[in-house]
Parts: sequence; structure tokens; C-alpha cells
Amino acid sequence: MGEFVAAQPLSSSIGDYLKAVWELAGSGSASTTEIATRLSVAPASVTKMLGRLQEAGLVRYERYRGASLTERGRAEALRLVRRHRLIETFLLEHLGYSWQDVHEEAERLEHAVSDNFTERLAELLGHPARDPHGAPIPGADGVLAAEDSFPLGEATAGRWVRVTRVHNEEAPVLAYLGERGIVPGRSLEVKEVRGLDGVVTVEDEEGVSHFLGGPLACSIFVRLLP
Amino acid sequence: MGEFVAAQPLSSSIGDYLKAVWELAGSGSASTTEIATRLSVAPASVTKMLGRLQEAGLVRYERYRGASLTERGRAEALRLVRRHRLIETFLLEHLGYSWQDVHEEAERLEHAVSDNFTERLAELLGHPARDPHGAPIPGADGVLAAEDSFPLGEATAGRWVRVTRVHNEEAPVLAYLGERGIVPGRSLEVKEVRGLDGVVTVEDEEGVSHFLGGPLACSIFVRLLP
DNA sequence: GGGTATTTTTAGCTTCGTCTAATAATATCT
DNA sequence: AGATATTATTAGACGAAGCTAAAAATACCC
Ligand SMILES: [Mn+2]
Ligand SMILES: [Mn+2]
Ligand SMILES: [Mn+2]
Ligand SMILES: [Mn+2]
Repeated sequence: MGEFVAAQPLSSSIGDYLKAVWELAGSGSASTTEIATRLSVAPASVTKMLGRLQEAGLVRYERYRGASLTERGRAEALRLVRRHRLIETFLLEHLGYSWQDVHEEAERLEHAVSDNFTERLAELLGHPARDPHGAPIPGADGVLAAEDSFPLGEATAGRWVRVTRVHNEEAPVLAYLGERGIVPGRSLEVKEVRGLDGVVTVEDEEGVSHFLGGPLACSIFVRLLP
Repeated sequence: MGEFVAAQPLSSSIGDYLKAVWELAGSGSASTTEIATRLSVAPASVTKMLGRLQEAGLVRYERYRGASLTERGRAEALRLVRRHRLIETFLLEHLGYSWQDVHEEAERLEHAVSDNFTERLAELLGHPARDPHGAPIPGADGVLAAEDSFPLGEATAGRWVRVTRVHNEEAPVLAYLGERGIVPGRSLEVKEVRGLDGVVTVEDEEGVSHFLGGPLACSIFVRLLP
């Protein structure tokens, strides 16, 4: 037992599907349309690809019932996520990219670099634990640090929090937050979390107020300060 | 006149064909089998692709007569060559790759990086004029410095020369030369250029002799020292 | 200049990843 | 529960890039 099949590298399409399932499914499963929307692809294309991924043992898939990653699929996805996040860090720190531009470039490069490249890059960067958006970088061994923060949208008024992560990859959103200094590491005082529409009001250390819509506030992860 | 077609990025296959024609054709033209051999692809595949490249205005191609690059094709090829050589330089100088390993990685990365990435990388590297093998790096404007050196196989015995370039991308060959210090920048004394088999004997600054077969000696480019 | 050898092209097939349109299954609502 | 709305799958097609085998063109040789 244990067939040794020549592990030819997976195509970049396959890689992006695996990442999509990983991001969307969490511990559950991802639906056809969710995946289709995420990848800007027709649902029919997703159905077909899930069949192939299942065949390749990367995904568990039951018709009409969504897909989840197998161990191999998860390992593959995390390898890509590691590459992606290390590359983003490199682009920002060494090539002077701005916060909102790193994602697009990393989305292509992640499929072209080798393991060798990835580990040498990690070395050059000093083995960072998080990428520029505060997302944890999986280890070369495939271990991903557990998230210990919570969405700003669920904070309680009156408390000081520190931003740990901005979970959003749309460039205009990142540009907006970046300009205002709402980035990982920043401390904020929660002034109000309005029940009826979820708008959150915060004040930064310079006393500047910011108003954040519900969904946006929920994509900003924070930790309580003492 | 001057149609403005949305310049969608060319596939990596197309890019490699253009580079192959550029390298093989020089100012003349490249034959189907030459290209096929270079790209490790069947001749039939080349014929088909040349048809498409011609259609796209990247290549001039006449059946049974070989192909040469159009201005657009040449510009595209040089853009890739620039990326390739800058990436090789980066891999060696910043990621600690060895001389013989940079080519393979660059061959993939060249298709994944953006112009933005390329120019920022050039900046980081200090706008180098040559890559680790001594090959000139085309400018962002597409200008390529003329080669002013000649093959060691054509040198005259008794002269001192400086290695400017090792025009070979096979890893074992590069490893061999690298170990012996026959790399760009090194000075050598030409001891003998044997007519009958082209073997060249040189001595380096430490007095160590090296014997180089004809083809190998012709892939080492040198300049005369005063 | 005719005959063989080599090179190149054509024809036809394959896989990957995508699409649209039609159909089927599941979910939702009254 | 039945009707309707939503979601997912199937069927069929397509372009890109590759392959093999057969046919055609060109090159070489005496
Ligand atoms: Mn990203
Ligand atoms: Mn990607
Ligand atoms: Mn190279
Ligand atoms: Mn390449």
C-alpha cells in the first residue's frame, strides 16, 4: 500500500480552487456557487472541476452537497497560502509595494515559485508569523496558528482594542483603511457599536474618529487591550 | 490606423516560443526543428504554434522556411529576457541560490511577474547591466547592449583574457565551471588552442590549468586584457 | 537530374479549463 | 403539500497546447 505516483505540480487553476474551498469551507463545506463567485467562474465550471479534484483525491464532493478538502487537498492549499502570504510580505517590505497592491501580484506568483524559493524567501524575511494584513503564515510543516482575535463588529463599547488583522482583499477598501492608519498593530478605542445597523465608531490614539459599516467592521479583527 | 486592441498578457507558452525564436534566429530565422528541440516539444506543435504567432503578428513565418520575429515579437521577447535576467540576479544575490540553479526558477517566474514588479526589482538590484552568467540585461526601453566579447575557442595562445560571459544554461556545466572559478570577471592566460579538436588550455591567476573541450570553450566569452 | 534522406506540414486525437443553454434537484413559501 | 424560486448538474461546444502517424516538400548525393 502507498502508491508512489510522480507528484507533478498542480495547475494554478487547481491551486486556486483548493484555496477557495479552504477559505470558504472552514471545517464544513463550500457550495458550488460560493466557489464560482469567489473565482469569477461559471457554476458549471466548478461542478466539473470538483469532479476532477475528487478524482485526484484532493476534495470530498457529493453532488448537490458541496465540497470539503481531504488531508492532501488541505496540505496543498496551505502550501499555497504560505507562499502567498510570504510573497505579500516580501513585496511590501522589500519592493516597496503598497498595502493594497500586494494581493494581486501574489495571486499569480504563488503558482510559479518553488518550495526552495519559498523557504529561502522565508529565511530572507526572518520567518515572519503574519503577512501585511495580519493573516497568520502557515509553517513549512503545514501548521497554521489559531486565530485568537475577534471581529471589531463584536466588540464592546468603551474598551481599547488592538487591530490584529484586516480580513479583506479589495484594494479600495485596503487603501481607505491604510490611509486612516487602521492597520494591524494600531490601537483603537471602541466608542459605539450600534445595534440597528452594525456601524462601529472608534477613536484612534490621535483622537481621530472613524465610522465603519457593519460588514467592514466585521472584517477587522482585534484583540482586547488590558 | 493603429488599432488599440486590449493587450491581454501572452501565455507562458507563447512567451517561451518568442524567446526561442529570438535566441535561435538572431538576425536570420529559426527552423521548426531547432525550435522544437529547444523547447522539448514535437515539431508538429511548433508548426501549429508558428501559425498562431504569425496570426497574432508576433512572428514572420513562411511554410518550410522558418520564422523570425516582428518588431512586436522582438519587443515581447526582450521584455521576457529582461525579466529572466533580473530574476536570476535576484535569486543569486538576495536568496543565495547557486549559479546553476537560477535559470530553472527564472524560467517559470518570468511569466508570472508584472512590469511593476520587474521595475521595482531592477531598482532593488541597482539596475545591473549583466546577469550572473554575464549576459546583458535589456533595458526597460527594450535596448540591448551589443556584445563586445568573443568565444574563448577563438582566442590566440599567449594572451591574457577576462571572462565576460558563460553562454550555457545546463546546470552540470555551470556547476563544473563554477567550482573551478571560471566565471565572469575571472582572468585567464590562454596557453593553447589546439587546432585538431578545438581543446583550449588556460591557466588561472593561481597557476591552475584547465582543459576545455571545443564546444565548451566556445560558450565562454572573453575580452582581451591589455 | 533522379533517388534517397531529412525536414516540415497536415490530419486527427487528447486533456485542461472554460463557457452557455437546458434540465434536474433542492429549498422556500404560502 | 404543492407551487415557485434557487441552486446545481448535465450536455455540448470551444480554444489552447500538446501528441502521433502519415503525407508532402525540400535538401542532399551520386
Ligand atoms: Mn492576499
Ligand atoms: Mn492564485
Ligand atoms: Mn537563464
Ligand atoms: Mn519561461
